[in-house]
Amino acid sequence: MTISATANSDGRRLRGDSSRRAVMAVAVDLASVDGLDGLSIGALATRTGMSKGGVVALFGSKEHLQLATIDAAIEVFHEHVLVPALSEKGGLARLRVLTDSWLRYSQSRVFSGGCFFAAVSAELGSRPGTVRDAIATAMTDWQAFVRRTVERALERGELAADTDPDQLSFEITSLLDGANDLSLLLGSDEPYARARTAIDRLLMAR
Amino acid sequence: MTISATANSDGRRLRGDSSRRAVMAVAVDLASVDGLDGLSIGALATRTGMSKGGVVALFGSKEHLQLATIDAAIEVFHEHVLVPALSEKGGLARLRVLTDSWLRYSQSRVFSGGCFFAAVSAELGSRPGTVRDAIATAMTDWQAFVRRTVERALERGELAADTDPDQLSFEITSLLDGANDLSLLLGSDEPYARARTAIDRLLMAR
DNA sequence: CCTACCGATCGGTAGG
DNA sequence: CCTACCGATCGGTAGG
Repeated sequence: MTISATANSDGRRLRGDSSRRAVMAVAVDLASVDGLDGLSIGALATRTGMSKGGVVALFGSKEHLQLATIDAAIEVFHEHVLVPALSEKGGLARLRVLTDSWLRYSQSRVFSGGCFFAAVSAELGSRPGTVRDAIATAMTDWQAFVRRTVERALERGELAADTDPDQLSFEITSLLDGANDLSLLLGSDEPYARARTAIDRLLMAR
Repeated sequence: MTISATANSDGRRLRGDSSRRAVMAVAVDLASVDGLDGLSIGALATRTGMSKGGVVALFGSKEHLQLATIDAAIEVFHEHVLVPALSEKGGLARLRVLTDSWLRYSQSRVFSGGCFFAAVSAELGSRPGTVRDAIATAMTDWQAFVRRTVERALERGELAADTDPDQLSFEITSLLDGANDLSLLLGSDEPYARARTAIDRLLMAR
């Protein structure tokens, strides 16, 4: 992506890419609050100082805009949650960094509406379409990453041998999402402490 | 409500109330899929065979329609989840009926979009306004009901004496919501079995 | 409860 | 990337 962007010598593709990035930064934040359906081309244009036609020219259609927004959110999520975990080489230690990073990512409101994927998966979870499929894939990938991280700790003997990776990863992601949702609704940080307590117990008393 | 509805002898209020109920039944189901913002007056009119003006006449404004829809969803929730639990007089037994009823309520798709409150609280959780406040109140009430049910089992010595009711009720509702959300996204019933397993362990191994 | 209508905003196109 | 425009739909009002 960076290569093709810099390959063009007249600077047009380069400018297009930087516009895209600027618009995407606003789009992911708007969508975390108003949803991917609530993300309107006109509102996005106003917020970025562009014309509506300009936004359409960049993305082609609302559906393409929605898919691009999901991709941009995945990048942010990777940076804030997966990268810190992957830099920890231990087994159980990596799992702890992973859940800590997720809670920090949600609690610090990297996106105004809390976790982007919690917001849009609840919005589109029960509707058909390409956009919903893209979200489902992202969520499946995330769930699989947590499970593999659990398995890694398990292989190193740092979790009880009878641990079911699918079961434990379901419980962990439920507690993370529960903290995110409740915190947004109550405007309180307390749910994050509850999630930490619960996850600590899950990873310790086994 | 029933009294004032039957008090009018010319039948107009009576008819108005029955129209309201018919519209509400469609509204709660639509909103569970498309959200309370996605619930449009025009679409609701088409789906109920009424004119748009007729729907407006019944509810006054979109905000009033949204608030009425929340009230109607609360009634359905009470009937499917709270009533079965309250008919069980035991402590821990009531808590088990409560979580079982919730999982059945979500899994059987009483609402097409799964749990109504999971859908709309994620939609409006990070936005200000009267409608969001009504949802927050409903969710606080539900959380408090779970906590009181936990306390009841605790008073009867059916849970470990060092149990923190706030902590345990947070973990239970997170697992319930996690099952609802993941089931909708994956189109699978497996998350419900995972939630049952996790809650069984929480209520047993103490 | 209806029809008829209002201004605003939606996603998208044409042409440059 | 822009302006100018399209038909459709939005929430809501008027008048009955």
